[in-house]
Amino acid sequence: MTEPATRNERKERTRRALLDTALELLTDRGFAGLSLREVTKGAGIVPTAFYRHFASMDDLGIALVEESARTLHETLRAARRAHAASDGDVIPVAVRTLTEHVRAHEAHFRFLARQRYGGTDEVTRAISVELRLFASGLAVDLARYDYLRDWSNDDLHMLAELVVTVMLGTVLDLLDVRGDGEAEARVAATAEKRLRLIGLGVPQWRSTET
Amino acid sequence: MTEPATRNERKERTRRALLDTALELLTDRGFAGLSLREVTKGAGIVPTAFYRHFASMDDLGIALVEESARTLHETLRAARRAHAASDGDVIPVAVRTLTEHVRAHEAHFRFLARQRYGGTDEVTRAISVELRLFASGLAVDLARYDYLRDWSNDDLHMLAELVVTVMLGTVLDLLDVRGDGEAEARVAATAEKRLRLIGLGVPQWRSTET
DNA sequence: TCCGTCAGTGAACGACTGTGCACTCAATAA
DNA sequence: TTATTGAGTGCACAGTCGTTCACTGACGGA
Repeated sequence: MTEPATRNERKERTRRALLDTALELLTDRGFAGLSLREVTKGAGIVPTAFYRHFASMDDLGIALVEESARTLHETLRAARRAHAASDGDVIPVAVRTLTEHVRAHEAHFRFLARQRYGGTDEVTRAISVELRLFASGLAVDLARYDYLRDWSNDDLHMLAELVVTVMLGTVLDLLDVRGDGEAEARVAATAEKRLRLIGLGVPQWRSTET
Repeated sequence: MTEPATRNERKERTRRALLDTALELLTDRGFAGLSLREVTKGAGIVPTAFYRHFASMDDLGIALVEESARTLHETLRAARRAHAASDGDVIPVAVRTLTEHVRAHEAHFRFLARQRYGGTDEVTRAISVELRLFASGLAVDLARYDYLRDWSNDDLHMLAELVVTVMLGTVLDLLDVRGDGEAEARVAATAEKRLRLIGLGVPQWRSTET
């Protein structure tokens, strides 16, 4: 592979190398713990060349958030499709879809879940925005359910954000048991229980203030 | 204040200064982001004297976890007392107790909630242990409720950990709205909704495997 | 009273950090 | 064919970092 290619392609390739190196380093460290110098070293360029691609490390962090958010939305779309094709219980389908996508994009999910609260100001804020956006998307899906037809928007968002938080907790559990199929099954079972418990409360809910 | 005092008292005072400086610096940064040197500077001693009190920064982190965990357990005890004295709905009492204790120990709660996932390996592990312990304590309380009498231990822990996660989310929401009483009331209302929704599912639950 | 303990000092180290600046030289546009 | 652009280079800078070592000097037990 990798003939010279065009100028823009070369630049894009380096940019990717920077992002990939960062994601790789983020396996054992938090975002605040990685330095511009080692990211560039991993990408095979000299430190000062970093600025041809990002204005700062925070800037790179924002790029990672956007990229990870894209993965998140793809996961939601996949879950929608899987649900539509199965006409069974949503919960197992959702958990299975999540598991598969976490395995396929571990770095993205790890980044989001870990830096959600503990990151740099800028990065944490960006993640919080993306997650709220994601929860809104989920809320739209939830609104289609009969039991949720007459819920207020506030309550619907409360539910969606609760589900997102539970899911992100599951993501971290999944990342902790990588390679242990039995443990992974246990994590999935727990995740389903959490969602089922919440789901059982839904029909009992008296929504206020539409 | 502060006559010389005894030798041990002086040492203890410096140790506290180190912990307090760390907690203060943790307001704007993650634990990984603070350095031994600035902690000692804030405490008014020279960097090398740090080692008279802690073997490493991670060691100091562990001390912070233990201290914060103590605050957490005090909060649970206070909630128990408040509940026993009120004979009303648990949820508003629990949320109010939590709010008060968060305000009284912001640094501890911020530390726990932020570093729960995003911290150093050692610190994150220690927090995870303490939170599991805390959830177990909560599970014992929950076991007294009629609806939960015949739940399996597994399911009880699942519920307790779900409640802990929800509460920690609320903690971070509370820390975000410091000083805005109206916003704080909104956060408390949302927290109550989350718990109420989960609580509504409980009587519907069919627990498996005792 | 004397003497050991030990919290705190201060200089020094080697390693690592982000960033400025002048540069090279191949891909591109004219 | 020539001129321009711009990704990547290499050196240098002023800081900060954790940790070492030999030290001081006041407290506290004998």
